[in-house]
Amino acid sequence: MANEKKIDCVILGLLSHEELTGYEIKKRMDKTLKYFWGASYGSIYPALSDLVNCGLATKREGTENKRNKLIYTITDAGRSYLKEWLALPVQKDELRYETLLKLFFGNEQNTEQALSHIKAFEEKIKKELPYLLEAEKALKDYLDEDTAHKYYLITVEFGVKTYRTYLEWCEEAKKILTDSEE
Amino acid sequence: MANEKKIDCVILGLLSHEELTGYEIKKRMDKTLKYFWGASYGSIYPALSDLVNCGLATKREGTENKRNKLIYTITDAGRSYLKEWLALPVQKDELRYETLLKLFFGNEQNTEQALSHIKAFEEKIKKELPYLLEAEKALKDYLDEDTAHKYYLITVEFGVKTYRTYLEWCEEAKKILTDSEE
DNA sequence: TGCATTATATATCAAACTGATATATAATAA
DNA sequence: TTATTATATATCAGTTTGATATATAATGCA
Repeated sequence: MANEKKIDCVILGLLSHEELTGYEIKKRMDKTLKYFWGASYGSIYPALSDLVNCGLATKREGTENKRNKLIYTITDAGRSYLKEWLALPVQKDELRYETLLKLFFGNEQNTEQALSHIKAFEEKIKKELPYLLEAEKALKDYLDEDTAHKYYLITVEFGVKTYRTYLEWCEEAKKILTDSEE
Repeated sequence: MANEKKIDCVILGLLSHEELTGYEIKKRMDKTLKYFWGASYGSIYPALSDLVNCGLATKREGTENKRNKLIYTITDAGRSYLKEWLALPVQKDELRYETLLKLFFGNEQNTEQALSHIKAFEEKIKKELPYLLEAEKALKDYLDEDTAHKYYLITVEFGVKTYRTYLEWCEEAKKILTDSEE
């Protein structure tokens, strides 16, 4: 396991808190991590097999019912591996916004089209922001319940602050386009 | 060319302004688009071949010197394809920040480590912000020279605004961690 | 009670992309 | 003269996405 695959580290990070199935890992990620780190089943399930093969996690079958439920648990080696990765410097922070890409080539389309891309972006942000604010409130209310909460709060604050800035930018961007229209 | 590959659209967007070699496309992207859309040679060169095969671009050899320089030009079909893509709604805007990922799992490391990830992020942003401010000034000064400039300005403004917010967030994040230290 | 839908759950795969590497020449700096 | 940097194309293993297939359990509703 010298390959330093990000998906392995994410999964180990989630397993460090509680044992989970692949399906639950995907759900946890879609709920909280998706704002800064996404993952698909196509990466999660093979990674879980790799983790077990390398001794960083163990697999056992769930017994509650007959369903094919496979529960994964982190091992001591897995915890060590996670800690080592956390200590390494960050390799890459990447933004991949198709909205900005289409706006960059705005001169090849008409102003209305560019404006509609900005508006769609604005609506998406306005729709997601309440969830971040809700999470922010919950974490602030129960900050002392768990030492992990302040770390979650830091990432949520990132989302709240950037999303508010995005909305300000939308206003400015629309203004730049409509002012030059006259 | 029904596959709707992003790299094809980016290249056509750049070629819509001027004819370029693969190397020049990579340089243009690293200079201006990298803040919201990256690309590697491993995607650029195969995409250029595909574009020629599909009649969306033409290829000719540069004659200035003996070097193996291949210059690509957009065709009318290429312009149509680009315009069609620009008219389609945005599929995905994605953030992938390893810094936030490591901070999210901050409870598994010590506070000093988490703080050092924030500081490294802060330094990287502080180093890049001047380039954005420079671009912002240049575009504002020559906004009327080219109708494309206002679109470039919009994307630069996004960078300037978000980067300033990032720096505010760094202060807040450090405060959350140090306040809980006492 | 029956039927449809949604949630749970695992698994695979083609297509896309990255990061690294290989190769070679031209221009510039020491 | 030599070393380094810039120009330029090309390929490939490894990683990830997005879609799809499959199957059962739970829930809603008529």
